[in-house]
Amino acid sequence: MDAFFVSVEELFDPSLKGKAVVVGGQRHERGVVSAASYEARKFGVHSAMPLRTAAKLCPHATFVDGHPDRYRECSEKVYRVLTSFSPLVEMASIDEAYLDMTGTERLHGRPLHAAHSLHAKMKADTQLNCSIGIGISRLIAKVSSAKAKPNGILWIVPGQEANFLAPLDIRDIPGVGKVTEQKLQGLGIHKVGDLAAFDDSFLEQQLGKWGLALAGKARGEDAGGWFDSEVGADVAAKSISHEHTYNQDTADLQQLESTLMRLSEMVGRRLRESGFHAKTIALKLRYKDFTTIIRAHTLAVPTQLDTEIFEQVRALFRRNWRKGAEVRLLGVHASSFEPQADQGDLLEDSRRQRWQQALSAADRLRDRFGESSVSLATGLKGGFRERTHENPAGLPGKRKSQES
DNA sequence: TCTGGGGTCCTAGGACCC
DNA sequence: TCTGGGGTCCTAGGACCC
Repeated sequence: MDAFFVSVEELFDPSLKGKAVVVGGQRHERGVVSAASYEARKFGVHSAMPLRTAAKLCPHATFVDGHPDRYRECSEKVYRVLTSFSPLVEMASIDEAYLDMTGTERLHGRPLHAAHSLHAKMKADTQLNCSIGIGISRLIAKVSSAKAKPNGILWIVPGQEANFLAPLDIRDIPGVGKVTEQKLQGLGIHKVGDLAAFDDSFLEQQLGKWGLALAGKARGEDAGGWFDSEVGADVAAKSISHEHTYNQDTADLQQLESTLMRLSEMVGRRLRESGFHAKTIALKLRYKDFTTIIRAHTLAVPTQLDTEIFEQVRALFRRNWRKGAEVRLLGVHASSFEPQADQGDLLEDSRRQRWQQALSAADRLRDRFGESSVSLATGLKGGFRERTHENPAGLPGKRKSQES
């Protein structure tokens, strides 16, 4: 999709159309640009740029907060349009997808013809512009769709892959970022075509596994890892995390721990929703000067309980935080998902089960009355703090009426 | 300029096991 | 006395993507 977040915001507020628009937050806020309108891009604004920088480059821009729910909703509409063209659709992100059109020729005609129909139906059904790249692999489709922007269609005729890629900047290859670009430029490689002058083993020696894949890509080959898999095969998530950057750095222990509680609750909730139990819990801590550490702990028994996540993450925090040092960001990360194992400890199992019930009830309350309607006591700034300290593994009531 | 939030994958070292 | 080889699991950090 073209300038997806901006285009969605324009649907909700048509007065934004044609203006320089920056999505991601207000001009003075801590944060970065999520998306910029083509008008704003003319002034050098691009995604991932600090909002304050964008405000300096483009003072007349309209700054808009992001609305993830709106984007998800539109993304679902997009998905429905796509599935009407092929059963093999793979959403690569909220605004990007791959379609395997193999075998749809009788229904939709030749690739270019199918692309035009899809482009028109997308506009008609969602009022949003998209760009389409057509090729024999994900790599070619992705790179050509980028070159087709905005609002265009580009077909790379089979056999022409290497010729298409050769004149492009190395940075146009997905996976080549700032660091790899620098390394390659140090070797005198600027264009994709320059890669051909080096043999595979040299690139592997310079860049490891990735160098080898890169050599293949330069020739238009799209082998290795994710690109090999079938389009539409959906893969289970491998981690769930939430993090928070403060508007103002803080060294206030109570504030820090209540943030950890809130993040633990968010992670726990998503684990329960997806049915995962996480074995590894990690804390992410970023100081004022941006130095960032990650500290992890692996549990004997995987969990999906807010209380257990919080207990681990708080222990990691207390062990690793340089006391008094101002903190910019905290994060809670869960990974190594496993099916829940039986503990073989009846008392422990029933304690767990009661927590499970209490937390599910809290999840339902939050569905009905909003995210802030229920929270564990440590997550509330101020009150109830003492009780939590006295009884950190405290049991919820046994009564069935927890929801009231 | 002062740097979000949610992810994936890779590398490297160390503990531990046979 | 001067220390193999293969494997798994865990931790930490970093590049990269949208």
